[in-house]
Amino acid sequence: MDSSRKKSTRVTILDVARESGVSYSTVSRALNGFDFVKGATRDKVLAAAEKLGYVANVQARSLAGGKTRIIGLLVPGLDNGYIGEIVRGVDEEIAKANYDLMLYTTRRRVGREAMYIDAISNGPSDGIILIVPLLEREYLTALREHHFPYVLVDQIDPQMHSPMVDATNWQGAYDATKYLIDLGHRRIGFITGLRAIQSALDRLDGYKAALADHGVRFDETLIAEGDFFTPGGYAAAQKLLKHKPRPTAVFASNDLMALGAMQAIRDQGLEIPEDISVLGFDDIPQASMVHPQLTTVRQPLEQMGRVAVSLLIEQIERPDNLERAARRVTLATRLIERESCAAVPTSDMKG
Amino acid sequence: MDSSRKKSTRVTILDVARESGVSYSTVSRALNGFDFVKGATRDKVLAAAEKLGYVANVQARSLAGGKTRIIGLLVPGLDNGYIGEIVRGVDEEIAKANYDLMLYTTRRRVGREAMYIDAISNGPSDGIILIVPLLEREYLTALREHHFPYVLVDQIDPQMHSPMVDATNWQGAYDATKYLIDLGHRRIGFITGLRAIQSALDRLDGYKAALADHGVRFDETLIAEGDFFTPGGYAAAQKLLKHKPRPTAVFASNDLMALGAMQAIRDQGLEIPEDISVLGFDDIPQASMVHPQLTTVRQPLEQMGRVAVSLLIEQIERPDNLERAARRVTLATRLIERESCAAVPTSDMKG
DNA sequence: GCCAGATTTGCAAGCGCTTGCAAATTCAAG
DNA sequence: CTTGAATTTGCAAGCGCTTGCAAATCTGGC
Repeated sequence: MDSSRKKSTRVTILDVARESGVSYSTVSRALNGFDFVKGATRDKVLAAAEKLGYVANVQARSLAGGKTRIIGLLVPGLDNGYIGEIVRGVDEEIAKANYDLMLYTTRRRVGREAMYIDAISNGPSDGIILIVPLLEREYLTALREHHFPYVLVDQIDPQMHSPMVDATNWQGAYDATKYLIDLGHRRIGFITGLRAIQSALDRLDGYKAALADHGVRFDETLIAEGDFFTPGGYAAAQKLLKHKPRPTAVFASNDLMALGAMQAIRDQGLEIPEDISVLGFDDIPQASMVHPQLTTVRQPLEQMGRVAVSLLIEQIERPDNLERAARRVTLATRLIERESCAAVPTSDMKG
Repeated sequence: MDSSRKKSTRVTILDVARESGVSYSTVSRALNGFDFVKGATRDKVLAAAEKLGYVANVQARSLAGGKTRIIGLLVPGLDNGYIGEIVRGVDEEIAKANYDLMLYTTRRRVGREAMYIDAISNGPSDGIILIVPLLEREYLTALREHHFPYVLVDQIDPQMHSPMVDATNWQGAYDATKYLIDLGHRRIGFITGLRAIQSALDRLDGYKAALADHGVRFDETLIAEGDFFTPGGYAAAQKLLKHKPRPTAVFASNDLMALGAMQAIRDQGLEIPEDISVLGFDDIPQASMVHPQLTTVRQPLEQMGRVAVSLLIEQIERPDNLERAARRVTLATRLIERESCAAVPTSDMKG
């Protein structure tokens, strides 16, 4: 048995019990903050635990029906500033609440996702945060059936009202579009996100609404399909640049695509923002590191992560009022003016 | 007992045993691939498990002395392209080996790191990968004492020969410097990393060696202290730009600082690479997304993550030949030529 | 100083699994 | 057909913890 070597150095609840002179169940209760433990006893136990350097064995605890204080996080991958920022918020809040984090990426085991969710809910996690744009319904159903706490980030749950946190996608796109209109732009190219994703739809709608509200005719040919990734943004921008007359601004549904668009524009020998303005969505860290710095709609990604954690912990620690917790939090976006947008070039004014 | 609700829907090894008509210990053995289970029995068990959708309970398994197939990863944080790339490799390799990942960030519980390591080795992980630049010796000692498998990434372990993976820092810096020299540069500013980190020292040494080997006098005043972060790179570059005569190239010890340097250079109204060349180290994703695209020394970050995982799994799965596994893998760096370096400006040729 | 009731504590069971050991089964050779 | 060795299987213990229940201790009112 190889765990013997571990055991030799491991401090168990029994050691603490011996050291503090009470029974191990009392130690357990004292450590878990039960209120019907005498103050003096609790102090004794805490002191002994501290002295021995006792750390509860998570496996045993959870086996016995306790909590692991581990939260699962399911993401498509980390290679994406957008996800990264959310994860950062998640991580910080988790640390604050003294939980640990299990990271799962969907890149893995593609096609067997159902069993994936099974694995997670059978794993050590007390609950799970899902930042998975294209989520199958069955996932949620499984989670529901297991009464396994979960929170959705930035994704709509068609039927069931799952706890979730997102941002004002419609409003953000509206504001951005209005900003461009105010700068004098009339031919504003729009690069969509993946149509299967609700937020992509919302952003497109916000764009359209702003156009309509300010007397700018909507032109279907100024819409280019994107996929939320940089190469897709590049391709979409190329298409838009062929439009005659050329658009004076391009609004991409996220920063990654905006970055691709910038490249495409530069490759045409055009200047940003002199010849053409570019506007993004998300405000990932790269947005302020490129040149010119990208004007974009800021999603409070980190805060979204934070809120997701608190919604989840609420479910975990108070499973009784689950339904009350099943709420949706929508955070405000904000336009961040940087360098990639300018007033319409004068040569175009007459146009 | 709240786990009752979980239990109601959970498939245990007993269910599989009943279904397949053998005892639960046989099921355990069949599932864990013991070789002294009869083929027919194994098939029966596997079929039953599949049919019932059985997923082993990780907690119970590990409690009983088995492995959890969970690998811990300790990083300073995710907000850093450099770490992100390594993590990506780690994640991929872990998935391939059918392990799961626990993510720990050191941002947390600062000052109590010792107990932090305690927590990790008491946690569910079978082993841990450390990507922590400034690692206290005591960490490793604790790990050693617990016989807890670990691997170091990109960091030297002063005394003990810990299993580790890194890249050819000296050679990479040497090659890059030579490249600049070949382009005609003679006044090459160098932005250091944190001096406490071995790789920073190695890169500086590589720079010096290349200078020496090619008859360029080393000038102490062309060295500026950096810290591996963008603002530090900005500040260091500002300092270098005051040097008279101005350096014709700046070599930053990592990309993040190179990005800062680029900004500083632009803020002085200078052009890259026309007026001054910039060279980085790492090749983080951003390096190819900025304009001009950054010429840099590529570290095979993803591969480093991958190798780290395989070294770790080797320890976990074959604890017997631990010493043999305690080896160091150093991967080759490679210069990636992009747009941020050019031949010395002619105006400077005479200089 | 004693007792009923309230507050604390201890005991023991059991969470789901692995594994040493013994029992059962198989097999080949006699 | 036996028989003994080799191969498979089953039993039971136990990993470290939580928690229901019962026992022990304490409290205050008499």
